[in-house]
Amino acid sequence: MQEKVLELLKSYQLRNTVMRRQVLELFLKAGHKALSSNNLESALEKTDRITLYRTLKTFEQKGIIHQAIDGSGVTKYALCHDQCSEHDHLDDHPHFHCKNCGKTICLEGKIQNSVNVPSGFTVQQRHFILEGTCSDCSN
Amino acid sequence: MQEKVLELLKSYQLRNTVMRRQVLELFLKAGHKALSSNNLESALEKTDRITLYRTLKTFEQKGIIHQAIDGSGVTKYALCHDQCSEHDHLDDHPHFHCKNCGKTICLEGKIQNSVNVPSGFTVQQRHFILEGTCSDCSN
DNA sequence: TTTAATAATGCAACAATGTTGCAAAAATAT
DNA sequence: ATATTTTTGCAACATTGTTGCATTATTAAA
Repeated sequence: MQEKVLELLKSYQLRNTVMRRQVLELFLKAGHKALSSNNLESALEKTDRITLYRTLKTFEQKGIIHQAIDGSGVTKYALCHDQCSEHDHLDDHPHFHCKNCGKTICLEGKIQNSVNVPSGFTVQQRHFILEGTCSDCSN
Repeated sequence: MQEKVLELLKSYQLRNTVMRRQVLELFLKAGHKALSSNNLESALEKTDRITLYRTLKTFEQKGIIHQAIDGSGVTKYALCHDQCSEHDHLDDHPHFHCKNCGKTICLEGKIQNSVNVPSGFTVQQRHFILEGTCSDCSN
């Protein structure tokens, strides 16, 4: 895990700092689960909110993490499992948001639906959010 | 317009107050466009943020307006054109969000896509967001 | 390996959005 | 006209997020 973190930072030409290592490790651990700034803050040893926000923004720009839009109003991020770059985020998968525990996870598969937009409108990105109850909460 | 407003308030058993009349009128004018608390505040003569938030919550609960999830992080509402009630919001249409001007509108048609969720997961609601450029901004 | 250049951090200060409790005011019912 | 019930408006607070700037840490160069 530690090595993967260092590897990633290097490959994205990012300086090896305490915050970045910790945040990246948390994302690797989280897998398909999306994490909010607040989630991360609780899990971090070293916590400066501002630095954390900047770290997230940097990772997003580099294409390491992507925003998982879940309709909750809080910004959450998850690891990019697709081939994202600094120029393009290709995380074209649905997100599931549990109304009970608030958890958000990336689902498998691409968003398929095509919707008719009025003339003059151009679509650049699509988000598909499923809201309901996750397996942890349905027992 | 004024009469429609009074009619609506009456039919939903809501007291006829200045704030409610004004907010409802703005929604009627807006049509398929979603309005944020901030949008409304600017357009209102009488503005108390807290009362406005409560008004929106009341309207939403009654099924007069619904949240238009657009991934922007700010809560926006639009008139329910579907048959919504106090118990069910049936606004199962996609929303378009313009990245340029921030405008959000309700699109026609139902969300069709069905996504496979992991076992144990239950889906209650779905949101489809299209992001891009609206006709006003593409000229 | 010490220094220089560059980038990242951490603090203060601020802004936007949203919520709760409670007394005063307004709207409806009697 | 009055009593009852709702709604309002204020103060106070919480959360999420941003910017500027001096200090500190990281990497590159001598």
